[in-house]
Amino acid sequence: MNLSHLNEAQREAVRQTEGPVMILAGAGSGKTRTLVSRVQYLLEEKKVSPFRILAVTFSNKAAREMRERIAQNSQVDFGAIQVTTFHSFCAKVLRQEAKYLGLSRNFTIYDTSESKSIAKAILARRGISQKEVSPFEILQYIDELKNLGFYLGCKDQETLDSFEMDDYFYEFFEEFESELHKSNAVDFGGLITGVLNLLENFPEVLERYQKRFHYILVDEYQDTNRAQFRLVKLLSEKKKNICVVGDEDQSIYSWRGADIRNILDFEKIFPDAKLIKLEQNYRSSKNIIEAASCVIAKNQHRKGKEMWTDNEQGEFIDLIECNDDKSEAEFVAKEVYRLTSQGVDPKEIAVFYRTNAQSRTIEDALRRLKIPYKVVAGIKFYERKEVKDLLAYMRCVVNDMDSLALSRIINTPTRGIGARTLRKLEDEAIKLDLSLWELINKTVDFPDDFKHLRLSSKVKSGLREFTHLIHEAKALEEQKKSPLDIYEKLRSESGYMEALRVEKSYESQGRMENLDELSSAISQYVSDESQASLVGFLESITLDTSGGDSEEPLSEVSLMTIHGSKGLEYYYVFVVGIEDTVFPSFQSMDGDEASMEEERRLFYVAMTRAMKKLYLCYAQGRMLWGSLRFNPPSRFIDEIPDDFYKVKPYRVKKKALESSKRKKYADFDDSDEFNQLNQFDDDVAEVSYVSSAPKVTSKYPVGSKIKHKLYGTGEVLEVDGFGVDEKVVIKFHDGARKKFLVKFAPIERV
DNA sequence: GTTGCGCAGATTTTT
DNA sequence: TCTGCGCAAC
Repeated sequence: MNLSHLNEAQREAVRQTEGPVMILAGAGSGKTRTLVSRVQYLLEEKKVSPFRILAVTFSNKAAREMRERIAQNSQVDFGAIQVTTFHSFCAKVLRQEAKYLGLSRNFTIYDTSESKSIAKAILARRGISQKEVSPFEILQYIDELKNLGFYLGCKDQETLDSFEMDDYFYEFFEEFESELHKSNAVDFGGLITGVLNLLENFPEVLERYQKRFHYILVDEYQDTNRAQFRLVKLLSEKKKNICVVGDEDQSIYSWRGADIRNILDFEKIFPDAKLIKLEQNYRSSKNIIEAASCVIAKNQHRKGKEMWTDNEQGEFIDLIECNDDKSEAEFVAKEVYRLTSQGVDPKEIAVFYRTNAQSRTIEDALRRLKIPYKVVAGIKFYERKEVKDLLAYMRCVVNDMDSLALSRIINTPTRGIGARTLRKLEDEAIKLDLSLWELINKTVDFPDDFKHLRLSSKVKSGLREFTHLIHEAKALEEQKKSPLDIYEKLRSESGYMEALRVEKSYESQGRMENLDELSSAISQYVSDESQASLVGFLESITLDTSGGDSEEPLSEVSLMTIHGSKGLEYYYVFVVGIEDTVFPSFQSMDGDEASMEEERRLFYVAMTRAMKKLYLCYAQGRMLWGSLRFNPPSRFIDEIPDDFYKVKPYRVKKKALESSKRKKYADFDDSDEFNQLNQFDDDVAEVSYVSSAPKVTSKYPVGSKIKHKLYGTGEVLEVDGFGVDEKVVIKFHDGARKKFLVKFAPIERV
């Protein structure tokens, strides 16, 4: 196989297929390219069956990218190769082996908000107010234990030593687990610890998986927690062909359980491990790489890599000093405007901030100049009430032990089953040791046995209708009917749609549209998946928050948190809010060196996203928590040697500013390049940009002909918003008009 | 069962 | 300053 497109270290990383290997891949060092080549090499040169390879990453995004790139470059049928996330992989194993743990294979996966509901229910049952103990604290504790790899019955001594079992919270852990188990449900952390449980306590299961996977690859290794580490270690124990790839300098998720020890101790745990460092950067200019290297060198806890690059020196980093957050945003917008008018494509530009709250001022400024942008953030579509409600219906159909889902929708839309009634039913279920679903069925089938509950006739008929619907849907599911059909049945026959229709409010209109989107999402799933099932759909949406991945890069400026920027790159990068207490955040300024180091890594990640030009902005004063605060420029700025950056004060020239004051700023007013920008009359700028901006924004301009997977062909009548919010109103051939979120709608131009 | 008020809290969020 | 949530009143 030809490896000439790789450098020496990368080639070694590809060829070193046997035994434990740790690849330390610096930012922009061609990591994915190397990994993909490595997989190809295994397939083509080593003639390894795709079935024998397991590649786990952390995010769906990364898994998707790797899968695509392997598919692109591979002649071998790679179909059987497992390239997935830790969580999907574990879900798959857990469904397969569910019986060992007393689960059924259609278990539900609870997301954070559902776990929170469980925690609340536990507190309520114990009569503890949420002020005494916050549900959040409980979840955090539970998460911590699971991140360490603990589960009920765990015998691993190292794990047991790593926390106190007599902790006040431990009882909550046990109760939480039993609650999940009763619901035939597993939370995120439980997916991992569940598999760990299987591997550690059922030798035949361990053997089966050890035999299957001869080559194991772990990407984003710096982000793995202890549980994942142990899992991978166990799986690879037989063949010992484990290859981990990571960068300790980009470890920014320790607060989610990522354990830096996994990297620092790798060689201790695998004494014969090969260590390969990818230190050549192909992404950024010398200036950026050298500046970033100086910053990260301040960290004590690292393996130590020396990044270098053959790229040109490049431009200075600009350090922009602004009066306040408003003018900071204004600077960003104007500079973006300047760049784009020089021909830079907006999609090559990104703005990063430490906290999501900072996006608003930036957005306002960009909107004012009519610059198209998108806020890259966790999509909240599946968190909307109506969507969650319908998902809960589907979950009941799939897993009737999911009492949380059941209680969510038993009275949605209202069927006269209020909180009191529900409480009564729940208590009775506990008394008879039945699931809520079983109990409800009994009350319907044998009303005489439940006279003591004094259920009203309204309640009884409500329950009857409800159980009837769920039973029918279950029957469809058993007949392997399409998830889409089941969804449509649930949504109409539950009365949910009708309830929204009679509401006739602006809001209910939007909700109905969202339910249309949900059906689009399902039809998308059905057409993508060869073995579509309701369980599969539900799993895919709880484990993949990224929403539709159909977005081709549009001509938009990207706005995101620095955490969100990991793994991405842009020609032009603006990092805003570089002030002490904002970045580094005040929580990490309490003297705890470890968290300060993590903030520094975060800063390092931000810097190394930039290819050509990096702007660091800070404001002298900033609206924070309701009042104007004055914070000093970030300490991280001091860590960049002077020769890499230029300080450029940005001052807004106010018309009212009298000439004496102007004189004061004469040095930059007349000399620096922002002066020219400030000469822009805002009005002129807006007008001239309006005409050109919308064109690049929409993939579906007004009047274009489209085809929708569900509704057939139609014509775009209106376009509203852009980016993730972009909506189109479409008139279909049958005359129907519908509004869609472009991001989700399965439409294409014809 | 819904609405509305008052108060506390306010990083980051791959799954 | 803003938001989200719990609780109280309709």
